[in-house]
Amino acid sequence: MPEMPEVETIRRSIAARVTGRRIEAVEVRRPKFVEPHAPEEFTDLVVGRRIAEVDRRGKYLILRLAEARSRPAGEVVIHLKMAGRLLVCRSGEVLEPTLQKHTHVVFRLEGGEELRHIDLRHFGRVSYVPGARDHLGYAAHPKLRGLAELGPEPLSPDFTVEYLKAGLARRKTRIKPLLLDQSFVAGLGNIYADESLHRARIHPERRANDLKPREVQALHEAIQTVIAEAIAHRGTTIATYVDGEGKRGDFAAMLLVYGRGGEECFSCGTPIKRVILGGRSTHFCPRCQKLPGAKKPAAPTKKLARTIVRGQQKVV
DNA sequence: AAGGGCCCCTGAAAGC
DNA sequence: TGCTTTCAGGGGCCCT
Repeated sequence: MPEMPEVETIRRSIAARVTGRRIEAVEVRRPKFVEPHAPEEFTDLVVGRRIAEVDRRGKYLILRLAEARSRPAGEVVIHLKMAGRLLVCRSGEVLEPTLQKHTHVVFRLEGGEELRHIDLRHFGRVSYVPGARDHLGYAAHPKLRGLAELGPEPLSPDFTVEYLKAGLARRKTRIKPLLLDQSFVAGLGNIYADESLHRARIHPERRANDLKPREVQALHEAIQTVIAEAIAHRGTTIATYVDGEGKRGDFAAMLLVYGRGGEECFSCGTPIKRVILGGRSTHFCPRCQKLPGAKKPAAPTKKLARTIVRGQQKVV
């Protein structure tokens, strides 16, 4: 479910509530989630320790555990995958039955609150890694290889136009699946990949090494803009996403193509196309995002008579 | 080395 | 109405 803007929103929403708190108890209700550790093992590693910081890399959320006497630093790394939530609750608070049923790991904190990992689809993971920011540690953990190999954060200084240009030049795969590759850029998921390509006016099936310098520039800007705006709007809630306090995100109202198959493009009125690429649903405007060499799609049947205001874009 | 297919799960929505 | 099918925002693994 959550992509980088949603995970960042969750991070911000829980940081003030859990930073500096001691973990008094841990309840692992489904052992699978903390593998390869056994539940008792995981609990022993974490209980009694203080959360020094809540961090994020890509779609991974990281609870940094403070170093203490006889206990080296360590990290609890959480991946929410498609349907996961992290909720701060009052101790003992009873949620709706579906959420109760799929609550898998509970961290009981000093002060009477709990951090709960909830996942309706059981795809997520809660991992323990010794050390801090230790890429070798991540690489050695069977569930965290992806974290060890993560590409640059889209809003970090590392993610330059030059990086993108050089990376694209080396790949001949289609651009959309490449944007979902977390070792290439960290944090983009299906929604923001489609939205970025639309804003950059690039067809999702274009070959990466085929993009013109101007297009690479536009894509770089689009990725940064979309991600920054999505964070500003506290993420995209389509069905179930909520932050650490149960609040929905507002960015769904700003989506230009994602989930709009068959509806009119806000720029030109052409119906948005929905296709499957690399096994993922992909949305684009066949007129605004042309494939070179392809026939021009038919002009929209009717001119847009009204002014459409959508997010920050205003199109006549 | 890189790309495609399949799989992990459950619930909601669409289809019949 | 109710049963069945399809689909979902992620990503790891295996195969070619």
